[in-house]
Formats: sequence, structure tokens, C-alpha cells
Amino acid sequence: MNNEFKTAVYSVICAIPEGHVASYGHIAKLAGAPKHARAVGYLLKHLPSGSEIPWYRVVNSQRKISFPADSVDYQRQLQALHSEGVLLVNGRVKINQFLG
DNA sequence: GGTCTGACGCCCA
DNA sequence: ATGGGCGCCAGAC
Repeated sequence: MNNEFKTAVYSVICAIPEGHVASYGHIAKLAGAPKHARAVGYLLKHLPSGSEIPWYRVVNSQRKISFPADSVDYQRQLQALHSEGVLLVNGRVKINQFLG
């Protein structure tokens, strides 16, 4: 994976408005690499600590959080989304889907 | 190189 | 709607 892809992904994620979400696949597509949804996940997993990138606005194509529901990671993302007014119904984001 | 593992996605029953 | 199977591709050994 090259730097171009990384920076493209970063800027796309940073372009998600507050209170909205986007899927891994959608982000990959907007970044110019349609088949690299997993790579987006990799980047988020390995974000430098203290980065300003709103990783929590990224969910999967089912509009669900891609962590096991009992994990602390899940709770952290859920809380971050709640604090922006994003509501989940049955673990699923209700509205405010970012379409680029 | 070969193989395994994912913060994924699409298709189909 | 929902679970399973399979394709995909970058990293880590």
C-alpha cells in the first residue's frame, strides 16, 4: 500500500461531516481503490495515537460497528458516535450516511 | 514465494 | 432479513 492511497483515505475520512458515517468500502472507492475496503480497516487499526482522524465515523456496509458488541473498542466507538448525535438501532446506524 | 489473518463486501439460499 | 460462503488484497511470518 502506497502513501498516495493512505493520504487519500485519510482525507476522505476527514471529509465525513460531524454526525455522519461512511463505510469502509465507500471510503476505499472514493480514495480510488474500490476493492480495498480491508486496507481501510488496516489503516484505521494502525492509526498513530493522537491523530485527529475521526476513525469512529467509519462503519461497515451494513452500517454496523465492525467490532464484537461486547468489546471495549465497540463501546468506545459507540460512545464517540453518541457524542455526535449519531444513534444506533439494534447496533445499526439509523441515519446520516455520508455519500461523498 | 506460500500461507494465514483480518475494524470488508457481495451474492445467494 | 439474516447467516454462510466466497472473493478480495495488504501485512506478517
